[in-house]
Amino acid sequence: MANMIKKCPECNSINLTLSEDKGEVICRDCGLVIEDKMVDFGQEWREFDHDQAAKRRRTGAPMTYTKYDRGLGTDVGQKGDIYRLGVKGKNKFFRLRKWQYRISTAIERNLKLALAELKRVASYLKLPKSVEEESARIYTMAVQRGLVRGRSMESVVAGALYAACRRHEVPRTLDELAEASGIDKKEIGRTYRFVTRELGIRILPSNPVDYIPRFASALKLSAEAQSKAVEILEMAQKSELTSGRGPTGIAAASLYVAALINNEKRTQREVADIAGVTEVTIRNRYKELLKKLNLKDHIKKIKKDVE
DNA sequence: AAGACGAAAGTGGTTGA
DNA sequence: TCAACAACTTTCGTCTT
Repeated sequence: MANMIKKCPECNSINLTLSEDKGEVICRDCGLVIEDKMVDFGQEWREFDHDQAAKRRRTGAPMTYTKYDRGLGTDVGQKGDIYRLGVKGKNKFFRLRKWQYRISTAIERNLKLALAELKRVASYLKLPKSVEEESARIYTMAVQRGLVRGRSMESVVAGALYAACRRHEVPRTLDELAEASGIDKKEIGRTYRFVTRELGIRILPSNPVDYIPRFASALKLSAEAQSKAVEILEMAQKSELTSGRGPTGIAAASLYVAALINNEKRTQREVADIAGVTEVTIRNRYKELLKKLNLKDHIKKIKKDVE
């Protein structure tokens, strides 16, 4: 009862739907999957000076059975997150000091640090709560299975975040993760594969469509161009142009074409930078799109109309 | 001068013997 | 375990606007 979710943390929509088989709550507006019964690891950090919370913590495991939302504002903006970071940094020493008396196992110490790092990176990437929690869960499992041994804590955190993003269909590229966490891209990829394999986490290949909205807004494209891009992308998928190709490249090419058609031209370089691929890749995808989808005539017609 | 295009060589990851 | 392979990148020269 207490952990009913009323609003989508991503877009604040109340248009949520429950998928019975998976036990998931899904936002119908933005497609975000908000898992129910998700443990909020963040919460204990926020309550460190409450006597009750402290008592709970002493029971051992970092899992809290605190309620999901408990006035935890879904409206807390990004600024708020940054502000909290500062406070957290300062208070970290206090807490660690205090807890030295109480916490004995290495696992728990590791978790405290790792979850703080995780929270930092997640807020830097503006990830929705549900993803942050999922990655916290993944990381916790990884620690408990001793998968962190021989790897840096930060890289496992980054790997867990990457996996959580993929599962929740809000993919970030490895480059973005690398930038946010300061870990080498290859290293993240390695630990990501390792952790997901060891934990048996099933990851669907990421869908290029999931990248469109983010890239489009980064490019300041209109909503029309964005939906045009999705349209193009779906056509491409039907023509089996997308299998085996990097999803970001396809998303980028679709956006590029859509921008052309909508007379909102962006250079290949602009799109390439945003999508984290090279112009060459965009060109290759773009060429395939034109050939297979007979968009060429379409574009020519548009050009004539402009003249 | 800037963007678009394409060829050629190099890189890292996957696959199959 | 290693070699072949596909996708992607880097680099560079040429063409177009």
